[in-house]
Amino acid sequence: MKKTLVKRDEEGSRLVLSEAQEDYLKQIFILGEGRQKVGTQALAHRLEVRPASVTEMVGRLAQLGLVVHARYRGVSLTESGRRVALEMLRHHRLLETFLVEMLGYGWDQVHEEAERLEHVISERFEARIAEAMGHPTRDPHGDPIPTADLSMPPEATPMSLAELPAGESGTLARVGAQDRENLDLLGRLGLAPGSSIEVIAAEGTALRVRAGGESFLLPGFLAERLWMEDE
Amino acid sequence: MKKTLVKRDEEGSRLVLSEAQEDYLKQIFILGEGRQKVGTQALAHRLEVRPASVTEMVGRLAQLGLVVHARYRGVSLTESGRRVALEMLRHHRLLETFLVEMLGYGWDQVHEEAERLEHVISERFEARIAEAMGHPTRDPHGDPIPTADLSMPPEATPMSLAELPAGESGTLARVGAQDRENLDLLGRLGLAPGSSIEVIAAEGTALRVRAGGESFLLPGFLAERLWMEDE
DNA sequence: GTTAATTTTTAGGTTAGCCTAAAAATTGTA
DNA sequence: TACAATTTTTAGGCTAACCTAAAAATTAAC
Repeated sequence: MKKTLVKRDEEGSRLVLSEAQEDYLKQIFILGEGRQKVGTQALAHRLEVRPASVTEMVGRLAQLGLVVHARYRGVSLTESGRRVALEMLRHHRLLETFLVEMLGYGWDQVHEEAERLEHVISERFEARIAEAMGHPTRDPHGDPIPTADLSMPPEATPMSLAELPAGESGTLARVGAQDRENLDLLGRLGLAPGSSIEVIAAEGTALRVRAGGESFLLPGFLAERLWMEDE
Repeated sequence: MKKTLVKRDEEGSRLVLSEAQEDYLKQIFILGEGRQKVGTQALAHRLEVRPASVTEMVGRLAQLGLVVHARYRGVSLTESGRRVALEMLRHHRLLETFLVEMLGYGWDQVHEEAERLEHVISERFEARIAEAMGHPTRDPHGDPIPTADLSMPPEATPMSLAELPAGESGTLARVGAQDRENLDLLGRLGLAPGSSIEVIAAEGTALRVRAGGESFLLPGFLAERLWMEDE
């Protein structure tokens, strides 16, 4: 009844990480955009644990050679750590795509499911769904899917809806929010990747926009997480 | 970053079980064939833990009202416990079927994958794959899949290959073994659910049989786990 | 450049799930 | 029915991953 999925790193040595450890590495990657140092507090916030727990776990990951930790200065990933993070990100995004394309989920219903599945699928599962979907390069939120050899497809630096000048419009390319609350709001407003949105004007901290023939107010922090491309 | 899948029992009260607990309940179900008492040792063997660990966990499950434990006398499932076990069995067998039918796995490559996935898929996932496959009633090993309302389809009491008299033949209906070693052996011999097998004679503890035009020797303990039906 | 605010770490504690070794209960046997 | 063998439980430990509260380091503000 042992069930832990054993992964191998590039040198072929056995790497057995807990799901918690995989989550830490993934969040360090996301917060540090792959390369930068990440603070204990930011990480604690993302992982919904206390800073003290982060310090402890980061120490363990450092011993495993997955992160570099300069006390009081932040953590960053080593090459092996980066690979684990990218593997998780690839699993997550492939799974989201799979849930939408093959199992008929809504694009805003896939995050939590992928979050649990990403830690337990095998290389075979990963390869089969990737193949079945024709090796997709974007997930349903518009995020790029790392390739099988774990490189991240390069992207044009994107512009958020919040930065778009009043009067201009664009197409929603990526939704950088996965929490229930914001996804539900987008759903109610009829916004999804591919939607065309026009900025009318800033109203205080919020933004008045038009989409799908209707105009409405969008909270500023959400507008900052909607990445646009030209039409 | 809390990720535990929350399930609800029939009264609607929150039921949050660990994967370990789900495994215990599933094995108690399998060993006790749904109703009988199961000994500490047998359970420990199946779960690959020590008897002392079983005693401890069984105590916890009893407190949760999922099993009844008479000290020194064995454990059995309560109705809630039975439902959890059937839910896991349904997940497991649906997943195995899904992996074979939709992702092109071999029937002998699905067990370990299903073993990990069964604990983390949502009700939605379960419903979607069941629907996509037309609500199958048997998994790739020939085992019955519990229905969505968690009842186990009744079955004719089966006869094992070991019980089949010499000279007679039948069709392999169910393979009651999921370990790598035995599955690989069956694979090498070209045996799979649906194969026609003729018993030639007992040779000591083993059994000489003919299938696919070839004759070979099958270990007795394996023959006891191959369930046959008439041709 | 001190001092105050913030961030990070340390110290000490908890729980689940496992373990080994020893004690207790049950079962099998003469 | 007594004694031996087996099974089960108890007692005491360990580790991973969390926690709170207090101490230490860094950063920001005057």
